[in-house]
Amino acid sequence: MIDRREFRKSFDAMQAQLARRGAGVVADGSAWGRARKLDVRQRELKTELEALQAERNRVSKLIGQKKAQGEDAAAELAAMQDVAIRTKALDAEAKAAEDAFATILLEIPNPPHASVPDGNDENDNVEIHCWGDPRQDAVPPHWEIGTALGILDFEAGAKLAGSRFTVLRGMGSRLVRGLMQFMLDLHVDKHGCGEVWVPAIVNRKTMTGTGQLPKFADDLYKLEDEDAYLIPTAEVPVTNLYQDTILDADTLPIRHCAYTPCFRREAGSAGQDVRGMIRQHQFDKVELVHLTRPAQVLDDLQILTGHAEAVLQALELPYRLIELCAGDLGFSAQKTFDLEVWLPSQNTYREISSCSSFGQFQGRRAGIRYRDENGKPQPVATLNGSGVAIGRCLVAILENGWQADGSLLIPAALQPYVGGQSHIDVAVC
RNA sequence: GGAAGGGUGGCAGAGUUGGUCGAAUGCACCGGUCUUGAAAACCGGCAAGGGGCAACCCUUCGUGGGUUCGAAUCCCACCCCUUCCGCCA
Repeated sequence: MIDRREFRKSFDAMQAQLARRGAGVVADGSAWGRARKLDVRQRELKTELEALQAERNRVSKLIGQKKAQGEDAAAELAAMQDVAIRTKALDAEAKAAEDAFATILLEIPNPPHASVPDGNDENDNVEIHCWGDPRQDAVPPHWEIGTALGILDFEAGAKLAGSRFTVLRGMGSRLVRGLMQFMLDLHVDKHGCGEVWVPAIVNRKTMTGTGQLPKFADDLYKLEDEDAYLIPTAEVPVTNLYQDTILDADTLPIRHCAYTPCFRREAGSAGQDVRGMIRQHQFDKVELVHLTRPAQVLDDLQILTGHAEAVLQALELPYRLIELCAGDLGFSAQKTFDLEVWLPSQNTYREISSCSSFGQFQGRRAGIRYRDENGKPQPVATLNGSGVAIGRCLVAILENGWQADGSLLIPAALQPYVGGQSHIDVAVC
């Protein structure tokens, strides 16, 4: 969430930054467009209420003193009865105004960082660099490769749960298990991340802390009998590990990695990537989460992105790194680099990791703070990125490791994690 | 799910005949004295959020209601934690 004080003091500057996401973001009817009026209203009522409360407190104290000394306080008592009634009414009004403002604040996206390139959508994203040699020969789509090898079973997934669910068999399952282990080991042993294992169900407050709620409820699976949700990414529980806490500055930066399953309703993506396992309702991911000092956040974004890149390099998967333009940025993000892995069947790069800085946006929402040099609590800066999405990584391994005879080469770095096997042969049956 | 106990500042922990309690005390932390330096000891400071140039004011003792001129303290509901019982991977 944006900073209230900055909102008032630097309204125009903030609006200019927000507008880079698209004109609609600061339009009259938008959250931003309505926020200013609500803020003024809320402060007016609060000022009025506080004056009344001050009067009430003053006289109440006096009544207490008089009574303690055995004096008569009937006059004060009578006068205060009316004040009490007015205070109660005003309090309700002020609270409603504050709630309205607070709610609207939660729906205003993070202003892009000044360094983010201009642009309207994904077509305006900027390529930073490429890595590896993308194979150019004809390769079948991963669902054909996987089905032929007998390791992907889309029919079983559909039977059990519906579309966008997949069953993995044999080496398919083992590859996923191996990938998870491989990625975690890399981040823990080589990158110094602290591994955590967290709940895949979280409450509303936690979902709000990182920005999924209130605005994106439609993307989430909600439990029917409880005010709880299935996580769409480990970012949610891992970042919120520190919600409502004040961290000692010398504990920063904090770097975590975590494996979790992820659940997304994929509302609004009907027709996209319906075949295969690019876009699933349930998928697995190893996530990287950093908490750091705000001044350091861009340096940490480089580090975090580097950790994600290391995964693809170790697996010898060609990819490119792009920076999202202002118009393509996610709601909570201030600056984002995407890693896109090469998928030869589509002759294109597809997102496999998204690494973002959130500035203090999430820290402010979730109440994650640290004490600065002056001992004053400040919201921490947060970052996260996939390191990396396991399902899509499996897709990339299938397509990039496919051999013309139908067999599959397993990346050398992964082989120790799948029982030393170097390839998967065509199913003979 | 049932029973009992409990949720207070960064942490620990007082405070339940309602009233100078935003809250004793200890630890941690910051500044100072002392010391060659450090430790110890001693002195001082130290909750968060909001409003105001400031003096100062308001809010917050799990959450939300209620009673009252006034609630950390009384009443109601809910949430969470601990222990015991039940159930269970």
